[in-house]
Amino acid sequence: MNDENKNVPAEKERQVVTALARGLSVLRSFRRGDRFLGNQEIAERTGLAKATVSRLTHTLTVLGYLNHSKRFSQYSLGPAVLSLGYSMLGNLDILKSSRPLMQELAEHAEASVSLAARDGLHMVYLENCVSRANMITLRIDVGARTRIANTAMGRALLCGLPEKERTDLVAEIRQSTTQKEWLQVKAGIDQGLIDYREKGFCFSLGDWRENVNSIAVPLVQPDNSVLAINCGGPAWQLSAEKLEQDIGPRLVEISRRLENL
Amino acid sequence: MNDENKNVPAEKERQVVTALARGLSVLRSFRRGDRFLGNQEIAERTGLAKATVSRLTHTLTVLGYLNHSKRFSQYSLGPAVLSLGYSMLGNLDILKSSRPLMQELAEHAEASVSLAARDGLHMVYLENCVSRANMITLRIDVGARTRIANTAMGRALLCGLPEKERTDLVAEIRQSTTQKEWLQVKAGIDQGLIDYREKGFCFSLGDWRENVNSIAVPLVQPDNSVLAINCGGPAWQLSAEKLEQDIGPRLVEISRRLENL
DNA sequence: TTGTCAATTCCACTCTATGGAATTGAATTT
DNA sequence: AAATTCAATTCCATAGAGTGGAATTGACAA
Repeated sequence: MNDENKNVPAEKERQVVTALARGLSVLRSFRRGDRFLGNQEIAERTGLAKATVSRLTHTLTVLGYLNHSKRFSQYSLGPAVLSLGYSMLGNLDILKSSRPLMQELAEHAEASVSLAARDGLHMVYLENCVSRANMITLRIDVGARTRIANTAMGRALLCGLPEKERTDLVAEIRQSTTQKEWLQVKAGIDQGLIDYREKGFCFSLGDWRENVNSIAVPLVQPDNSVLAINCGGPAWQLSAEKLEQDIGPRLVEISRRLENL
Repeated sequence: MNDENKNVPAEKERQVVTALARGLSVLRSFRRGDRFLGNQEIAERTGLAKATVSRLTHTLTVLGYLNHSKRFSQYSLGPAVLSLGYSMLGNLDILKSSRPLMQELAEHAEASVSLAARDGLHMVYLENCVSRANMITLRIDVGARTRIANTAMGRALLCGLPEKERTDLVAEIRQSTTQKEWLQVKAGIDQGLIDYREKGFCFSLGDWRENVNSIAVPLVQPDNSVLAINCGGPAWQLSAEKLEQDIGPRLVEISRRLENL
C-alpha cells in the first residue's frame, strides 16, 4: 500500500547489507497499536516480497525478536528487542548523573522533565522524570519519538550542534517537509536559535500539541554528541512567563553542571 | 577470544537469513558496561571476519542502531534500538491493566513488583513497580534479564507452561547447565512445581542472590503465551513467612484478576 | 620519518538470498 | 463433506549479495 520503505535505501553509499536492513525494517514495521502482524501485512508495509518476508520473520522469531502466535499465525515483537534498549541505556553514564537533577526539577515545576537523543529526524526519549503528583497519570515512555522540527527538544538539539551539522540537518528536515509546513518549521527553528543565543534555551509554545508548552536546552557530551533536556506540561500549568523566568534558568544550570561532569 | 556465537546457528532448521542473524549478533555483542566497541573487538566476540563486521557495523550505523564515534573510531548502541522496545511495550495491553495492581502491591509490601516474559533461557523484565519509599534507590530496569533456572520468576513461568513445552524448556536448561549446578537447579524447579500446585506460587529464597527473597506467579495470556509476576526484595524485609502468608495470596489474586481480563 | 595497529576497501568466488510459481494448511461457506 | 478462499510456506532456478583473505588507507606513537 504505502512505499515509505523503498527496497535499497542508498545509491552507492559504500556497502549496505540489504538482508540486515530489510530484517530491521520488518521490526520497524510494527507501529504503536498493532500487536500482531501477518506476513502479508508486513510485506505490504515494507514493500518486500512475501517469500522474503516469510524467511525474515522466521529468522527473527528464532532469534527471539519476534513471537509467533500459532493461533493466528501472526507475529508480535518479542522480548529480545527490549534487551537491546536495556544495554544501550545501561552504557549511558549521563543517565545516572542526570536523574536526580531532572527529578528535582520535575518536582519543583510539577511537570515532566525528559532527556532525549537524536535519531534521524526525531528525538528519542532516553529518560523521563515526572513529579510524584503526576506519576500515576502521565507517563511519557522511554523510547518514544517526537519530531525535531516542531519541538523544543529538537530546536535545542539544533542549537547544540556544530554549524555544519546543523545546516545539514535543517536541510534534511526541509526535504521531509511540505512547502506549506516549511514556513512554520523554519520560523520555529530560527526563533529557537535566537532564543538560545539570547537566553540559553528554546521554546515550544503549543507548536507540538496545542496547550502543551515546553522549554529545552542542549547538552553536549564529552564525545561531542548532543542530547537535549526539556521540561514540559499543560499550558495552563506552565505559562510562557514561568518557563522563561523560573524553569529556563534552572534547565541551563542543570545542563551546565552535567557538561562539567 | 570466545566463540559463544558460532557462525551459523541452526542445522537444517528451515531457512535462516544469516546476514540478518549476524547483524543482530553484532548488536547483542554490546554488554552492560561496554559503552564503545571497535570492529576488532566485535569481530572477536561474534567470531565474524573483520571485513564482514565492518560492513555490518556500517549498515547498522546508517540505520541508526549504532552510533559511530569518529574520535575513537568505535561504535556504541544508537537510539533506534530504544524505539523498538517502545513499540513492543506499547502493544502490550496487559501492561496498562497490570500497572495499578502491581503498584498497589509494591506499596503494601514496600518492595519491588515486576512483570516479565521469557526470552530463551532468560526472563526479560517488561515492567517494574517499586514503593515510593524505595523509588530513588532501587531501580530494576525494564529490559533487564535474569536466568529462568534460579529465580522465582522463572519457576513460575515453568509452572504456567503446558506440560510439553515445560519439559522441552527444562531439557534446554539442563543442556546449558554444568552437571554440578544441575542438581541444585533441578531441585529448585521441582520444588517450584510442588509449591505451585499446593499454594499457587513459587519461591526463590536466596537462590538468585544471597539475601534476596522473591515469590512469583505465572500469568497466562489470552493467546496462551505465559508471563510471570514477582514480588521481591531484601530478605530481612521479606521473610519467607510474610511472603507465604501475605504476599503470595495477593499475587495469586492479581494474576487471577488479570487473566479474567 | 618510520613503525604499529585497526578500519576499510578491493576483488574474485561461492553460496546466500531472492521472488515468481506451486504447494500446503487453516478457516469459512455451501 | 466438499468446495472455496486466503495466507503462509516451500520449491527452484538464478542473480548477485555477501564473504573473507589480502592489500590499502589512515591514525597515532615512537
